[in-house]
Amino acid sequence: MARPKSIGEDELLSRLENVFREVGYEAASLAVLSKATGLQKASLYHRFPRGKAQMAQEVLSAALDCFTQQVIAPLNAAGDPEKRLALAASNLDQYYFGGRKACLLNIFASPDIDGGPFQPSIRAAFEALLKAFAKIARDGGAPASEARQRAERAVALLQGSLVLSRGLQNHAPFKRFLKELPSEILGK
Amino acid sequence: MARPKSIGEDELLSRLENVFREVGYEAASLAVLSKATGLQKASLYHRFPRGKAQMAQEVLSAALDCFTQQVIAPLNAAGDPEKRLALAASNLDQYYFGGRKACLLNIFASPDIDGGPFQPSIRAAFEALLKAFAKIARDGGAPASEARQRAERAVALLQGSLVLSRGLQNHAPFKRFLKELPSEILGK
DNA sequence: GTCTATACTCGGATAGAC
DNA sequence: GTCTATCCGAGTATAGAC
Repeated sequence: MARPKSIGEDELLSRLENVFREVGYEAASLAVLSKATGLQKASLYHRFPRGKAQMAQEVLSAALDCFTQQVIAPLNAAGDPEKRLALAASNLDQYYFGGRKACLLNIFASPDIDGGPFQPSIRAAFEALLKAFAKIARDGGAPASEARQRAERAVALLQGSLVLSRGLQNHAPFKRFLKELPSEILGK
Repeated sequence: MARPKSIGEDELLSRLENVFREVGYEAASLAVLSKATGLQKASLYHRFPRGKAQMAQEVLSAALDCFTQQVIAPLNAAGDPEKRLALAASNLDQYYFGGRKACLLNIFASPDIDGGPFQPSIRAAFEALLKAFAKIARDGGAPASEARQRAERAVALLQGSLVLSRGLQNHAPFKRFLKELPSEILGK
């Protein structure tokens, strides 16, 4: 709540992102977004002339950039698969605040938002993550078809553990997912 | 779209449920709900005096009853675990329309809806499902602690495969989840 | 029990001053 | 670039006829 007099671009997008992840797209009214950022509605429109839809798009875009850098990149890097996975897991933990913050890919998946302008980004993001998990599984010695299946399981477990943690109001499922991720990807 | 002159209680709740599952709570405006049911807003208020919140509560309650009967009950029944799981999986397939319909437990999980009046029901539903999966895992020979972990994984995979299927606009992940559910629960 | 019509609030968006 | 003030439409909810 305490806000500095003038917030930067990154902080602005970060606060908007928090609102969207907490309450969803529809419930994120301009009043709420205004309060969260400390900017009046008109100021938000100065920065985002196309309104809430643009805010969501820029938030999603920035979040995917961050996610790519923090999670996808380590998975695709060179080096010991175990260590790359450990780094990705640690960054996943940060990104989802230990399971307390929802995933925008779930939040924005509703096909109903303006006819679903987010769907392409969401789909691309899922596919990038699937590809990265599959690559590291292959690097760990799995055959190609098996690698893809493990990747799909890992992504489903990530999303599902977030949903379950939220539903139970208990972050243990997400934490367990993080712990089991390496064996999930690199083999039973 | 084509609607009979007068629809029954079950059909009414079913149509409301479809809307909530497709667009979420906030985006389900009375106009949309009115169109989906063929009833005018005032008629909906006659049936649900407390408005949209009550509609959502009754929809959730009915859906959980249905889910309990179709999925939880088979899991908790007597008889061959393999067959009980097969029946539950088949009913899951129906309930989620082969992965095309989202889960209300995910849709309604936003803590922001009126201060989260759905949270207790959601939590209870998750715990009932976890318990049922754990029971059938034990019936299949798993030790208690292992059974609980398999149950948690299964629930996460269910929710996650739905999210992923929705995001990819491809129902393969959900279908694969259904196929792998028995080995997931009964052992590797 | 369903309708038409309407009241009222809130959310999205703009104008224009500073 | 941020503000106050305002407009307009959408959304929730109600009144009252049939």
